[in-house]
Amino acid sequence: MSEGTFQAPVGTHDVLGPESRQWEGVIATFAQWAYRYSFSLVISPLFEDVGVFHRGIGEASDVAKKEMYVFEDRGGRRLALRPEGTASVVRAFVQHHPTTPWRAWYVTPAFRYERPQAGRYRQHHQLGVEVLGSDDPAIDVEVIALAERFYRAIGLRRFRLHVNSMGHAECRSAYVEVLKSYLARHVDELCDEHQKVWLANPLRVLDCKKAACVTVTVAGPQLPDYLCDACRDHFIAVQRGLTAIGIDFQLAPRLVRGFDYYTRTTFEFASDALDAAQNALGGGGRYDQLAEQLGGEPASGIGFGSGIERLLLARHAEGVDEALLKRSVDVFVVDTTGDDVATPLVDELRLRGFAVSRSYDQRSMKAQMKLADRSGARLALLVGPQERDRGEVTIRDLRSADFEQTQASVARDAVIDAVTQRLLK
RNA sequence: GUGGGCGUAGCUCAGUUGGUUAGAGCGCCAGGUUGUGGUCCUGGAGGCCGCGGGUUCGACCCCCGUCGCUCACCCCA
Repeated sequence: MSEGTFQAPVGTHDVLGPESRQWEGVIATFAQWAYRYSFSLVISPLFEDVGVFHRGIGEASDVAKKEMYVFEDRGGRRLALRPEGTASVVRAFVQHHPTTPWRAWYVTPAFRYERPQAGRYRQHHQLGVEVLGSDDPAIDVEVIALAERFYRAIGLRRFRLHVNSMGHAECRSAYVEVLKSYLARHVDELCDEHQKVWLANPLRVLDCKKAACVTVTVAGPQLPDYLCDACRDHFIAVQRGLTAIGIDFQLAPRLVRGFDYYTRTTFEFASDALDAAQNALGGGGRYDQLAEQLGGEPASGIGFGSGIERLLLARHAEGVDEALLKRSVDVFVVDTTGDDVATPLVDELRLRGFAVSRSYDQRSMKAQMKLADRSGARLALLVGPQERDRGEVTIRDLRSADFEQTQASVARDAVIDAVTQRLLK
């Protein structure tokens, strides 16, 4: 780029109209579904003490180790931009002690320092929910259901739900021991990378997509077989609940998610319309230790998060009709009087609830009509010297071919009624 | 962090073996209509060919560097 101009930093992007219309649609739809499920909006800071994320998502995770935006402020505080939504929300829960079960939804940017790629950014945007203070499996079912209903509401169809249970700390560590000794016997069959690092985090091997690792882990011990009675009952209850409300799912015994805080239920929605590298629409799970890790009283929690850019990619890949989301107004006011009669007319229409656009800079009638057409307006209101002198406004239906029949003049005082009538037809 | 591809008008892209005034389509503006859009016709505006250096009589084109975009690995949203 030439000197003296700026552009958005690497891995970030501006979203302008008309594309931003889709963002409005996705976020509004999510807000509506969150409302139906009785969630309330939580807004928390974009940056936190770095410890919130270190303790929250686990020191060992890639995100905490090398992807966080960490900085020191003028007061010497060590802060980090949020790399994901959950840890901040749980920190807010611990700080304010709201009555439980606490149900919160959010929409937020998230920051990760990594090389950008298709559907992957340094600043991306997530929306999601969290429920804290109850381990009732009915809540697991609701959180998963909300995600599923929401995806359908924005037009997605080609996705699958994978569900697993990681157990609580004790049954999981028992399983990890079994897994370790199993892997120890099959080290040389793993992929190159995991031959070296399997011991540090054996669960990650389950997540490996390489054929070698898949072959080994499929044949090995499966996490759900090692659950304690309580965790198994919980997992069965979640499955029953999903079935009861008609949500299809597949058991995925090797599904382990990236952050260390997950316990018991974990789930992921995978798009069949996207390449495997970025097919995760969203996911989440239960985190029954996280509140404690952040210094609060023990409180179980569960949530899910979804990347907005990912959802839009998937929607595009599925060919969801984006034309429906094209921005358009109800009325376009054309004023050729030179006296600016448009300003009060437009104001009056807007006060009555219509979406209204107009032109500026004294353009010709022809130019103004072109703008009216492109605005997508249903009606054009024309005021020229003639209408002004007679105290009238000409109403024209821009969507009808034969304007001779539909174009008519009405008294200025009767404009609102006439517009209302035409738009209701 | 590692590797591949690509940077020419607001957008999508052409640009001959290196040759003098850099093109198209779309979009934008104006006119064809003395007050009427969507089609059509005509005209116009808009480019330090990402940036810096080098080779050459001459560089959008070749070489080096740099920045940016993009794709893949890793990991994830």
